[in-house]
Amino acid sequence: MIQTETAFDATLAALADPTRRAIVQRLGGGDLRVTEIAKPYAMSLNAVSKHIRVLENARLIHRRRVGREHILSLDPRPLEALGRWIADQKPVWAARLQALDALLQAEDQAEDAVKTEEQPHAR
Amino acid sequence: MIQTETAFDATLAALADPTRRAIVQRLGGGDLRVTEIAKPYAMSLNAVSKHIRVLENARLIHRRRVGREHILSLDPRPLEALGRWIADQKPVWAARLQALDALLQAEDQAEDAVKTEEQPHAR
DNA sequence: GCAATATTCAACCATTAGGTTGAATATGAG
DNA sequence: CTCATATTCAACCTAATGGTTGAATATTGC
Repeated sequence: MIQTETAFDATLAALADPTRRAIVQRLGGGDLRVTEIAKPYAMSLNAVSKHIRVLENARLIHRRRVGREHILSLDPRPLEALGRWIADQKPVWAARLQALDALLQAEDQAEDAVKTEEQPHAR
Repeated sequence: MIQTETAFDATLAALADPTRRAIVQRLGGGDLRVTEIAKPYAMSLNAVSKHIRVLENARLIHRRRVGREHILSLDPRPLEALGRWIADQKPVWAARLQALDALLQAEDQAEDAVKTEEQPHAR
C-alpha cells in the first residue's frame, strides 16, 4: 500500500461534499483562482475558501500564490490511488454481486408472498 | 449519470471512516453477523451497530434478518459506480498530472534558491 | 500614499458524527 | 416459563463540519 490509511480518510471525506466534488471536477479543466471557483456558488467566498482548504489538506488540490491571487490546480494522485484501491477489490465483489442478486430476488418473492396474504381468500 | 449526486455523498462519506472501510473489506470475504463484525474492535457493540447502519443507508451493505441474527452482505454496486466515476475522469487528469509535475519541480527549485540565500556568499 | 482587490483569519452558530451507557425488544434454548 | 443471546433504541457528550459575518493582511494600480 502506498497511500496511508488516514490519507484515504482525507481523500474520501473531502470528496463526500458535492461542492468540493464540483470544484475538483472544474479544476480538471484547468487552474482557477479562488474567486473564480467561488463565482457559481450562492455561499459566501469564505465558505468556498474553507472548502478549498479542505481539498488542499487532502492533497487533492495544490495552491500557488501569484501576487495577491491564489491559483489552484488539481492534483489527481489521491484520486488515482483511490481508483486503484477500488479496482483492487473488484475481483472480490464479483462473487458478492452474484450472491446478492440471488438474495434480493428471494426477498422480493417473500415480499410478494406477504402482500398476497394481506388480502386473504380474495376469491 | 446513473447514481444521483446525493448517493455519491453517502457512498463517499460512508467510506471516509476507516472502521467502515474495514467492514466493507471484511464483507468482501463473505457475509457476517453484527457481533462477528464487531469482534475485532475495541469500541462498543453499539458503536459498530451505528457504523453498520451508516453503511446500510449508503447502500453499501444489505441486511437480512435470520431469527435474532442480522446477517450483512456487501453490495458492491455503489463501489462500482464510484469506480466508474473515477475512471471517467481519468483522461482529464492526464493533462493535470503533467502540468502539476512541472509546477512542483519549479517550486522545489524556488525553495532551494531560498535556502541558498539563507547562507549568503557561502564560498 | 491611498483606494480597490484578493484572500484569509477569527469568532460564532447550528447540525452532524462518532462514541458512550443503560434499557428495550425479539428470538432461541432448556 | 425463564434465562441467555443478538441486536437496536434512546439519551447524552464531545468534537468536527459547513455555514455566517466582520476584521485583518497582502498586493496592485493610480
